[in-house]
Amino acid sequence: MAGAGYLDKLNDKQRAAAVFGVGADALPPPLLVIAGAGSGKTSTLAHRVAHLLVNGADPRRILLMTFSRRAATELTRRVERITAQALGTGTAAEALTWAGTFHGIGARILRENATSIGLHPEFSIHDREDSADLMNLNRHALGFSKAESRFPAKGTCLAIYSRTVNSEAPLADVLRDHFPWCASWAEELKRLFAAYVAAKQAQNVLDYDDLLLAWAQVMANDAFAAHIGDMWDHVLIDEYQDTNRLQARILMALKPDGRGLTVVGDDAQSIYAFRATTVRNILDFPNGFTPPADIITLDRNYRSTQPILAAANAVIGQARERFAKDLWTDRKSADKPRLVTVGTEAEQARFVVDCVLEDRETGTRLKDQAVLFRTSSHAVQLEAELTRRNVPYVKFGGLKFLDSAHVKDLLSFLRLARNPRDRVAGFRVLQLIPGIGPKAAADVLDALDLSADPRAALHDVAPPRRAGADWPEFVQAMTTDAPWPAALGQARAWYDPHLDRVHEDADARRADLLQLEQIAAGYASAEAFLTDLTLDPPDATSDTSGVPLKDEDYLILSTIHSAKGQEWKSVHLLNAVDGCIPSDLGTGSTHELEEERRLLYVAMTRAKDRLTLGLPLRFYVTQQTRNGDRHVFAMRTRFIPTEILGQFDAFHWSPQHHGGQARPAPPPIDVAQTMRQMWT
DNA sequence: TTCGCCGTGCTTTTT
DNA sequence: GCACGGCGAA
Repeated sequence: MAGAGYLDKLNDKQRAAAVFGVGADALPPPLLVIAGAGSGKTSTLAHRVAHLLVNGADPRRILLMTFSRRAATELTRRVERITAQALGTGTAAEALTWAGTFHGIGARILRENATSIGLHPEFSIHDREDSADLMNLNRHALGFSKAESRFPAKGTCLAIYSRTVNSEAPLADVLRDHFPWCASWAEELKRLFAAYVAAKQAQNVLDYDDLLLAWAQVMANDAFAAHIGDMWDHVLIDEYQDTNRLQARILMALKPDGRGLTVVGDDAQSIYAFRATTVRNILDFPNGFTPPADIITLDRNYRSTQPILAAANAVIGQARERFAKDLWTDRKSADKPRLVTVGTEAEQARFVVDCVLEDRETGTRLKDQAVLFRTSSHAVQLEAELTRRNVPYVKFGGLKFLDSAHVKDLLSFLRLARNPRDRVAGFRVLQLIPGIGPKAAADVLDALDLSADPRAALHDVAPPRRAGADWPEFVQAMTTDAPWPAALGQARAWYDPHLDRVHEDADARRADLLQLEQIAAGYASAEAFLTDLTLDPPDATSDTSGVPLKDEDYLILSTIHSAKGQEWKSVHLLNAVDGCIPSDLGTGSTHELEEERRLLYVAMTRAKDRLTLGLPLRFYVTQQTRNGDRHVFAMRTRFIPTEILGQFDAFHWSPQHHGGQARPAPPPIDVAQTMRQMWT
């Protein structure tokens, strides 16, 4: 490996993974890299790509698929750095044009080949909420919303549909295994899904699942598969443990003999089964080929101290099935992870903020600290405490920018202008106009549907009776073609008066829309903007409107799911109690329970130097009268049984004793007697 | 037909 | 604490 000094920083196994099969005349045989938490996975993958480039691979013929676009960007950046160092030029990685998520790459393939596979090239992409809304329109149309016994809600219908599609399982099996309370509706659901699919097709709309489903379906055609597969020499997939059946099928159709194929992942970190991902993909990968794919296991952890890793290993060591490795490290430390009981969630919030500020005093920036939780709502008390004490933070996961009504309104306007058959967008936008309700909106959309050129037909549609002067204004805004990104400004101008009418806090929302306009300016077309925003929405919210400036220091709050692939010096985990982790919704089957265990493992292995688990003893019951005092007592999470308690430093914290150090109790006083004495 | 008010029921994780 | 459906008034 002369002249390959850039590989010197890797350990033996990492280097073996980076160079495997590279440089021979033929493409490398298939490779599976099992990369434990903190084992330098991204670095290894980046080095492999760089090594391919250094050895003459064409960057435009490399396909990189990652779990999120954030991961794709990070990977590309690192490849860039390594090749720049190796070749003395900085250009090789810029041509890595095929880096993204499965969904993003799928959208691109489908759009580029739209006409030859029977899709409209300007199809819109529906996000989850849009899809649920379309599901709901059909649910109403079929009369299911009025059934005597309750029909599943729109979100549940979509979840059932999505799971059925992504797992490639029969509907009956999905209902039995994951939605038993809906099993009696199998026939109705089937009809609903048929109507939903027909509606999507009539409206030139694809949902998230379609991006994979349509891709997988066209790949079943050998000629088409060969045509697409031939676009790339090397295909590298990250986080392979979190892919589903459809994705595996696409991959196998891309590279049937496995040549040029590398997949990387860690079965111990598989946490997306609710999205129909299956750990079987990674486990069965080697035997999908003859001869079987090679496996390289990275088991040295560079991230965490030994006591943190020992505790995490003890947690995952209790798992039913274990396939891989025990991670090891030589990062010594005397500090065990802390397991801190506190009275209530409110006290936990005070304790965590105390710790965070203490860590900052001793030189750990807020940005190097994170607070993780199972469910977005677990953080509400902490958010209140942070706001009260003026600690800036950014929250990942949970509600998103894109989900807010005003953003959806504006984007729907843009979508409708581009694709007037999109009924979800149409319903939303039309009903913003005073005097237009569901009936008038449906009439307008029906009229447009009949026309060959629906947008032009807007001029001819009979104005809804009560819409008044707002109607011509709407038609004018909808049919004027402004160049991008001026079109967004125009849409905003139309929306502005409606914003004031509909929302109390119009000013805060207006700021959001201006921010959206900033983002839009970076895109070449409305189509690129809308696609990107749907597939890769900005995923953070914070206490201040908009994301804080880059150089500001702020604390990270994140769901465990969104924390995947990240690391911080100090990590605090909220609510390490049964009912939160595992979520009481996730204890139904062994499968689900095991995934909750891996979730705790993922959370713990994010920490480099310090790990603190919070354990509130009392939870106030919601849904009770104001000032009610009903509460439940919580138990330590079952994933930390007494046998492994020794891996933690367990103590109690209460607001009276700072940092857990007890102070002497104050002297007893009989206040009642004192008060009585006031009147004697 | 629209719109606003009120009662009920449910409430993870995300591309 | 919030969304959705039902119901009654304009």
